[in-house]
Amino acid sequence: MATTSRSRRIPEATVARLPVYLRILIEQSELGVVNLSSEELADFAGVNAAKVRKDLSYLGTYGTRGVGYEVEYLIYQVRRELGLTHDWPVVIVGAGNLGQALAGYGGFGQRGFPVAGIVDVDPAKVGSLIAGQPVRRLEELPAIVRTTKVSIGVIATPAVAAQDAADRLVTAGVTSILNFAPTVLTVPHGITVRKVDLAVELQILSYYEQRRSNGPGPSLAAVSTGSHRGATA
Amino acid sequence: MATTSRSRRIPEATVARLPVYLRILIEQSELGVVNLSSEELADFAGVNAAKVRKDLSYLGTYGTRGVGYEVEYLIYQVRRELGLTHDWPVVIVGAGNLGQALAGYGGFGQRGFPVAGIVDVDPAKVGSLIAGQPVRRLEELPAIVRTTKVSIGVIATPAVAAQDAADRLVTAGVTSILNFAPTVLTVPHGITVRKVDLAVELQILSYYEQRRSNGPGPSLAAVSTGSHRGATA
DNA sequence: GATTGTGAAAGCGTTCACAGCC
DNA sequence: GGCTGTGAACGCTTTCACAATC
Repeated sequence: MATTSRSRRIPEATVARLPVYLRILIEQSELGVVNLSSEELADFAGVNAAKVRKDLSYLGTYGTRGVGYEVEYLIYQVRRELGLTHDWPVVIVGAGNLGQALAGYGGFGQRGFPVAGIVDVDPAKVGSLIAGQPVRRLEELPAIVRTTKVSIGVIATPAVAAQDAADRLVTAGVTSILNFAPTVLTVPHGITVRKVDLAVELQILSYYEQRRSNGPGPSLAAVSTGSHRGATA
Repeated sequence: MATTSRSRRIPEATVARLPVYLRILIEQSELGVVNLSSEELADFAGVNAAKVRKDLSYLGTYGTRGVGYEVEYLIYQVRRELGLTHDWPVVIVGAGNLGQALAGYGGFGQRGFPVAGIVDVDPAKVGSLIAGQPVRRLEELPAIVRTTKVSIGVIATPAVAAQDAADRLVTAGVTSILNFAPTVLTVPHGITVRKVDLAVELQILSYYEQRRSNGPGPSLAAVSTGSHRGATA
């Protein structure tokens, strides 16, 4: 049963790739594929086979030599490792363009992250329906977090409001934050923050674009393929 | 003038941080700050001072010992390095929730990435206005790319349509892609792809959340602070 | 014969620590 | 005295290559 939970610490780079493997495994499972080799999985994921094997070896020894990995079993193991055996309700702060899009994007709930609530400071937005859910007042955040046991908050406010949103989320009891606002957040020790910054992504692309045109000289060398980084194929 | 363009290759990790430094520098500049030390910049960026100095040293030696960095000058240099001396028009494929949000999000244009066009396969969406711009037919992609000299494409389609979108973008002449669809794209050599996958981000947070609750034992050890990774403060 | 699991090697990225310069 | 620029040390990540196993 709830065995095998000994503190195997998994490298961060591996944790970032597991969700990608998981998605591929689920797709293959739906196609009726029963076994998959590290090389096949690697091809689908756009990485190399050694990396897949190393990554999976951190979870345990779930493959069979000469055969590969049993898809269903591996799905179960990756899910368990990622903590996806139950849903994680999220609360979204900010009902602007992006907040609405995130709330309306069905993929969230489908993948185990149902939207437990959307809040906004703007009284004009409060009450309006987004994906069937009313936008609620920012002040209701603590109640939402408490009653729906939310531990993940999503910040979709303008930059100036983001730190306040983070403070309120933390005070309300949230321990993980996904930040879409272009600001560096300061949070207490023990709170996990990940950021998604669209402008930053474009600026990184700009760098490589520029390099392409500027580099009339020798190597037009390829940009390495990183886990969460860019990839020039 | 157009001097200093010798192929100094900047590490990928540094490239990913430069946009953050740039944003902070611009903010400080607007507040009237003239000089900034590596330590101050590091504090704002949530990294350490040695990293800031190393990163900036790849651009050249633009600091002054005993004083720090002149904000305006450094802004100029970082902009130049990132290729932000001119605008980079982008084309968005997919006018669903996310595509609309991206097009409507003013920050794009402000930061030098004006939306040159939005296209969608769905005839029902074609013609509708998003942020003052009509959604155009997917078939117009090549014309848009050609006439507005777009080199960056943004994919905001469902997963199943993403590879086709990528193929069309590449055929149309786009050389960098920002992919929001949850799929690994296959592109020809020389095309740069970056991905933003919301579900993946949440699943990574799930991992650390789970760890928090499961680890009743010894260390509740902090998660390291990575450039584009998670950070547990 | 095929494919995993994994030590060992190689490659990157971060941090230290201090000489050099203002 | 303060702060940058950077070689050297360290640690994390990727890749190699092969013994172990089916």
